[in-house]
Amino acid sequence: MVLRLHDTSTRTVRDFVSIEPNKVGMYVCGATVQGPPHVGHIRSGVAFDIVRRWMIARGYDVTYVRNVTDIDDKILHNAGHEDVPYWVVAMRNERAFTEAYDVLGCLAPTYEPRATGHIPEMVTLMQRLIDAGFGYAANGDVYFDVRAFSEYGSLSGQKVDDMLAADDAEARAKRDPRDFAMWKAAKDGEPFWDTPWGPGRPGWHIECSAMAHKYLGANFDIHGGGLDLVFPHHENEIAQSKCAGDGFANYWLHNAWVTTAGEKMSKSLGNSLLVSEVAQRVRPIELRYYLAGAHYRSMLEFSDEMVKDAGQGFQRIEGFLSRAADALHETAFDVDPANRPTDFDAAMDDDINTPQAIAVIHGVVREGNAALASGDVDTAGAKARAVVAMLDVLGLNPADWRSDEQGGRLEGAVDALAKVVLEQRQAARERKDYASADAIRDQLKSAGIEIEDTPEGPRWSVGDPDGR
RNA sequence: GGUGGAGUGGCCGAGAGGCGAGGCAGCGGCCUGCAAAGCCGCGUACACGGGUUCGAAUCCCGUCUCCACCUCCA
Repeated sequence: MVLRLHDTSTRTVRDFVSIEPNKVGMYVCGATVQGPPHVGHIRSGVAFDIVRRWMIARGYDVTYVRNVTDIDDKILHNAGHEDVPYWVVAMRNERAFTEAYDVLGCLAPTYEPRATGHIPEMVTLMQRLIDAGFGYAANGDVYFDVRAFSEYGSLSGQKVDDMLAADDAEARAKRDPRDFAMWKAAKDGEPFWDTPWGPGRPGWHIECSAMAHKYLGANFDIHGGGLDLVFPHHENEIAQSKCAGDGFANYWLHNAWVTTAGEKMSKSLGNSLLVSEVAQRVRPIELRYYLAGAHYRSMLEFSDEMVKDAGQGFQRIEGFLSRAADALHETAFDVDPANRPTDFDAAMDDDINTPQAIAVIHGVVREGNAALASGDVDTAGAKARAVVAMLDVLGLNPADWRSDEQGGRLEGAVDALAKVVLEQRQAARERKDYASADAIRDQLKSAGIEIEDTPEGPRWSVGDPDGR
């Protein structure tokens, strides 16, 4: 089986061949930290986290670079608005992003470079481009000469002549309105770094070219990001890097966006969709499950309700694992890749088809539940191990999301309490006092503890308290 | 104006010329003191109009609708 990935530059699904055997270099455009992350941002984080995990599962040693753009127009604007230095805004939002990635179970990047930490690399790159005739300085700005690069537009399928001319009045010094700024001259009061062309700050695109080169070399395997970055950002990265002589990325992966009411989620939609807010209303693991439930290149409609509905499906998986663990007197199942069904691997190899992969999981869960129902504990255990191996690839292994130490102790205390109450209920049931037994069950339910009677006795789990 | 994507059963969402993904919700059955959970069964869906084909949700032509990028955007 070969891993196949959709490559935006060819608009086809291609066999993946790494530059070096068993090694993958991957650069993903991370956050421009001008505000806190919403669900759309985190979808990208989760999507590429899953790509990365699958690469690892396939035996690759993955170097995963995700940048932080910590200076840009909006950061400056927001900082000015608050009357604080730009880095106050940048750092605050960077932390919010880190928190969001963490809450959603994304592995930490191998390297997470910030734009402002790589000014010398950018200056070197721009100098090379100017020397090679692809860039020019004008009034302290440094522009890329789009006409000098014949392949410009190849990633996005745009032709320079067909593009809408930029109507910004600042285009005064450009040779062509479509030329883009690699470096911007400092305006009054703005932070700046000294360069051969005067004091200024990075444009948006140069940082990624410079940092990808630094951490992954001139030619690397995968470049990822949101679909909305294809043009101009990635197009411009290609122009800069290729004209500087780099091979740059071999595969371009782009995730589609999250929509609300059919429209692209964006910063103007208010706060209700911030990851920090949503995580208060839905379980993060269920949000991740929901995000994995759609293919990464499909648009995904988002609402709390939809996540909660999907959460029911995830609870079905969790319920099976929990019951299987009880039946086998184990607390959790170890992850062993050897237990992954080939169907699952095939789905993941097919351009990371997570919805199909999840369908495989549900199929195995059903078999496991059937085994459990018929008392075939060995089969149930085998199915549970398969499920855990698959969930691990998706970053959805419940064992990894266990509550912290305090939560664990709390659970122990609740367990002891629940046992006492359930003993009373059992006693009531034995004397056929069902009214009392049901009252106990109802009370626990309204406290958020759900009771199931099984052949092995009652078991409890934490559900949603009342009014759901 | 240019470029690209999408319209699938009550909902979400895969698939992509013939064997009805999966989940949620719903209905029936088994199980249960009753439930819950689980298992079994139940859905003949692919925007519209033509066409190609033995056969189309999947291919072709046309139409409609929606979304996005070309300016900051995951």
